[in-house]
Amino acid sequence: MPEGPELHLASLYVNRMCEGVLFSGPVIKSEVSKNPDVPFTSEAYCITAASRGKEVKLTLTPIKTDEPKQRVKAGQVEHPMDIVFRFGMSGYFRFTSEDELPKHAHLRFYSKEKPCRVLSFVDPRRFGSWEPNGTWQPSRGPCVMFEYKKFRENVVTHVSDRAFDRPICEVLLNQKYFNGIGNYLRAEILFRSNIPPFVAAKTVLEGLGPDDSCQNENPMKNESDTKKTSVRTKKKLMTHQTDDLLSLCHTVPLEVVNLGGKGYDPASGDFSDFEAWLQCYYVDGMKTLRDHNGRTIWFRGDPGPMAPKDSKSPKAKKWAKKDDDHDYTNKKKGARERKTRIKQEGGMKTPKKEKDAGLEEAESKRRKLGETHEVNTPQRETRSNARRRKTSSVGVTAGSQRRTMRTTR
DNA sequence: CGTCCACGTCTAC
DNA sequence: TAGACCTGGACGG
Repeated sequence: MPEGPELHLASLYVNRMCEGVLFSGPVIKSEVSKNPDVPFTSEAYCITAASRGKEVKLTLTPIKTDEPKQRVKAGQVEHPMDIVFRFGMSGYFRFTSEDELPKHAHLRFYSKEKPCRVLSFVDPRRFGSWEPNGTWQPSRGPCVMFEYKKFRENVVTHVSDRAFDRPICEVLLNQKYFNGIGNYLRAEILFRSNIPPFVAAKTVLEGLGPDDSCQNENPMKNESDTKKTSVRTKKKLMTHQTDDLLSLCHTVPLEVVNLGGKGYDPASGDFSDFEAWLQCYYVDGMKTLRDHNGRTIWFRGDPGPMAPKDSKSPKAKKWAKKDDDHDYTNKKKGARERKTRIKQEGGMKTPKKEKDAGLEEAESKRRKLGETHEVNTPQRETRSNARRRKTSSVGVTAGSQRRTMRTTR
């Protein structure tokens, strides 16, 4: 679940599921977790959640019932406690009956009812973390979704920092400035802005002001100022509130929140909606490269001047739908067909010294055919070319480009 | 079976 | 700028 939208959706989930629920007793940590114990226990308490960028904060609030003295005597806490979570690559919250505890439920809050229910922080890979009595991590910037004005000012006033000398696709993952943006969002944001991923961030951001027409306050203000304001420009402004990069860092993640599903969560019954929403990340026909941190960047067209000259594009696999997925929240369960998104394979070849033949012979062979030919592709480029050709098999048949054929609904 | 890949930080050389 | 930290799913042999 882990980019800004998923963290926020997780906070909504907790608030919805735990509304009116009384919890009781200590907070239990799994044996295997290396995260800190949570020194909190109460006869009766409630749980609420809030999110900021890529963090979620749970607030445990004791309900006044007995005399304070009695509670103290029983070793109970009488003041609220905040616990700040980071989800790593696989964290999420789940509220279940006690006998349906998910595997990897590393921190658990038990309800007071008879057959009790449990709010669990589930995290298979255990890259997630929590901090009892925690605060929003000071080194992280304002939330791109819900503190837009501050987020924008923070970036605009620091564009001359060394951090912005890096390629824009890498800077977008810097949580000091882009709290909430992750790997799929950076791809979707850059794709929509038509900015090559490996252009210096400074270059694309300098010149942007602290305000833009994205403010709800006067949406069309800037627009009217624009001298020319060709019909086309006007149309773009109105359609996309303004599509400068910083604005997209706000609107794109909010689109995911508004899809109403769970965001990036292949096991979810709503995953097809998210999949259909993606325009670049994991989309057939897009190119991929490893950035300087080894992360895969998905993009279309020109990689930009700062592209790693050595990186190979990783080969992705498909996304298969977990058939089983019993997902509460259901509501809609139509469309059950196979969702597997076919992955293309390498795009950019990466220069690599062609002089020395030899290496990866088989590899080069296949690359030969469906390869590159378009290091350019400035932008327009309708996603039509059946570039996929690729290996004999596949055939990609028809220009299915848009994997995920908008099933039902 | 083994290899590669994944929504992210962290800290250590 | 590398690893380290983890589990599990897809794919290849």
